[in-house]
Amino acid sequence: MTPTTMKRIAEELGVSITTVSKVLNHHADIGTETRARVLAKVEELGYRPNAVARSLTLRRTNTLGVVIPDLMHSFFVEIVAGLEAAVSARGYGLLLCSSSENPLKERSELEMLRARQVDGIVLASAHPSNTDLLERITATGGALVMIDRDDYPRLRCHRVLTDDEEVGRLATGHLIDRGRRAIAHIAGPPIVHAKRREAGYRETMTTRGTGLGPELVVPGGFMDADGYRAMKQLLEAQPRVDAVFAANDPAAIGAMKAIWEAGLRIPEDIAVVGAGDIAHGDMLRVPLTTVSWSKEALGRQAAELLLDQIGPHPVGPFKRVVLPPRLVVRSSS
Amino acid sequence: MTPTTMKRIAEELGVSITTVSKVLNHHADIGTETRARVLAKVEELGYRPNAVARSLTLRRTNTLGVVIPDLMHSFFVEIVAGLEAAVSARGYGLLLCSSSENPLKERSELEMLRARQVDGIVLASAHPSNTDLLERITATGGALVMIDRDDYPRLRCHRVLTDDEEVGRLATGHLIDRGRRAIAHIAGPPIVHAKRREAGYRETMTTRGTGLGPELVVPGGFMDADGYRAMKQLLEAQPRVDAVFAANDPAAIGAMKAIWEAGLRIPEDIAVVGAGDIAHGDMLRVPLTTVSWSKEALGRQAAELLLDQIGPHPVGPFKRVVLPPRLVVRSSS
DNA sequence: ATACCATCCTTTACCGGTAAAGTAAACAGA
DNA sequence: TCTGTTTACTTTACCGGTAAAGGATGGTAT
Repeated sequence: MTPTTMKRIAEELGVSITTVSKVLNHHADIGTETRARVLAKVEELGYRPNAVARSLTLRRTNTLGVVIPDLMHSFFVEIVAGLEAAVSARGYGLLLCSSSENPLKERSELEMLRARQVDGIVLASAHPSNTDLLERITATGGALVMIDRDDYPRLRCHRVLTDDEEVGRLATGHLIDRGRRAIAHIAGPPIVHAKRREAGYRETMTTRGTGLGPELVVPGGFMDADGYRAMKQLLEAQPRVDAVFAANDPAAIGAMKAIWEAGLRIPEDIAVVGAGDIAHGDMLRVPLTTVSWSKEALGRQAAELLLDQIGPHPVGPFKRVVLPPRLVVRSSS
Repeated sequence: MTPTTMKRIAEELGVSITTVSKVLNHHADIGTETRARVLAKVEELGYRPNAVARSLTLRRTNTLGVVIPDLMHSFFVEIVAGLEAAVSARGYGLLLCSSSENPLKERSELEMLRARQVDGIVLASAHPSNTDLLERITATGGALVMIDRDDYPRLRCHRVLTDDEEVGRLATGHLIDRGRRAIAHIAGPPIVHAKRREAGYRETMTTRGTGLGPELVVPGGFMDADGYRAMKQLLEAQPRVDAVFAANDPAAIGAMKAIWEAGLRIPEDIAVVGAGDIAHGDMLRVPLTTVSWSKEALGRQAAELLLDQIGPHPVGPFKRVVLPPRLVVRSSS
């Protein structure tokens, strides 16, 4: 019932606990015979080191915390998959939290991760309201990587993200190239990268498009339901828009639903472009045109930056890795 | 830099560490004034308990381990989301591992979770090859819930799953009702629940259908690529099948790809039915008919069974929660 | 006056490991 | 022969908490 400890091994062999510890940690000052006896006993009793005790003395848990806003959104899940692969290969575990787009839950998850002494945190923040806490975390030496987010400019941490203005430009430019005139934008939540996509949209509409109509930008969000609601609103406007760029793919999918419910066709009546390149976006009823950047790379880079910072060698300055976005044209535009 | 500890608080106030501990744990034998002074100091120094140290003495980590075969498969991710919601509300954290359908990685993840002293493990096993380890885990008092799996019948653990034979019956029966004759099955990997889906298929074909042709059941798997490969093989057969029941939705999607590549139409030429009700299955190019059972309930039930078993009150016998499957008819059939 | 009790806090031990310092024995060099 | 130096361990202290047992103090019952 009680698991085997080093104490037990030491007692059964009549050696000290330290001796056992040294054998297991490959210290040089143990005799060949003793080493063999210890290893045999370890095998016999099926001893496994207690990672909690280890963490307490070594002051590292070999665990990273991840906080993402939405577990149902494949974008983040794919990032987590990239993280998991990179991290588990190096013996690290992943403590996964979902903030459900709720800043309060995000805060409590971050506190929880700190209490658990995770070696580092990967955060895709839902809302820029936890600056104080994040600053406290980094100030006390906590390693942090912000992914896909660029709020908190003063924060001393690594960042892995894409060029969101370019995302907006690519999507909007593409719709203009396709001859669309009344191009609406379903805006995201009030976080910097959503605003940048909107800025890219506005810039392109002004410089290359038909300019900005008064009702062309509607508040939306990052979730399915947000896009649906925003599209409903857009469909009431006259004259009708002939294209929409949604802040991300789930919102674009919600918009598609609303368009079909209104009896309109995609892309004939209204073209739709998203962002993020969600899983199975190519298998949708109308395959979704989107702007894509590598989620696998995002996860992997985040893991590497974090593990470097944690590791024995001092880190250089905080890095800002920008992944290039590219347009993925499918049938919805 | 160094985080505040109870020791520091005790020293600054001139009381013992135990006094501080008692205040924080709401013990009764502390005077009102002392209690107030401690709480004030806790506030002032921003003290947060070290969960690792706590875990060591209390012998519980407030952490559950989850091992799923595939992070890219929304089926499991939705279960994890259900788990996360149920578990984080009760102060538990989730250590997430992906076995990538690889029994060896599964084994090492399980060992890792055990070393980390997680209070319980939720496992969707990739392959029934780690029985010995799982038995050792349960034998030493480890709490375990198997989800969506029913291998290892002797294992003393809870199970939350669906009636997989019924899944096979529903899918196959539906295709028969639609007048299909040559109904093929893309089988899953060699785990019990995949075999049961196949058994349900075979049973229904024999009792209600046209019987079993020789080449109607092809080996496949649970992933996109498996379904694609299997369907390619099926398409070579003459006369051509007019329907396919794939072991799960990703395989069904892979099959759809192969069908379209062959220049055939769904459902006119070949009807397709999956199982699992993947996210956005209703938004596919041809919305996928599938068999569905609640993933949210699966995750929640697993969490509850585990937390009950961990909790202070003794558990009853190991439970086997069966979630009823239901047919979701969409356009692919 | 004495025993008994409640209140409030401290001492000590422990969880399962690791690291630094200490020591005993064997051996080498001068 | 005496002083180093290795080699192969052990002792001690510590990580940051919790729990059980142990006082000191003052009040109450007899």
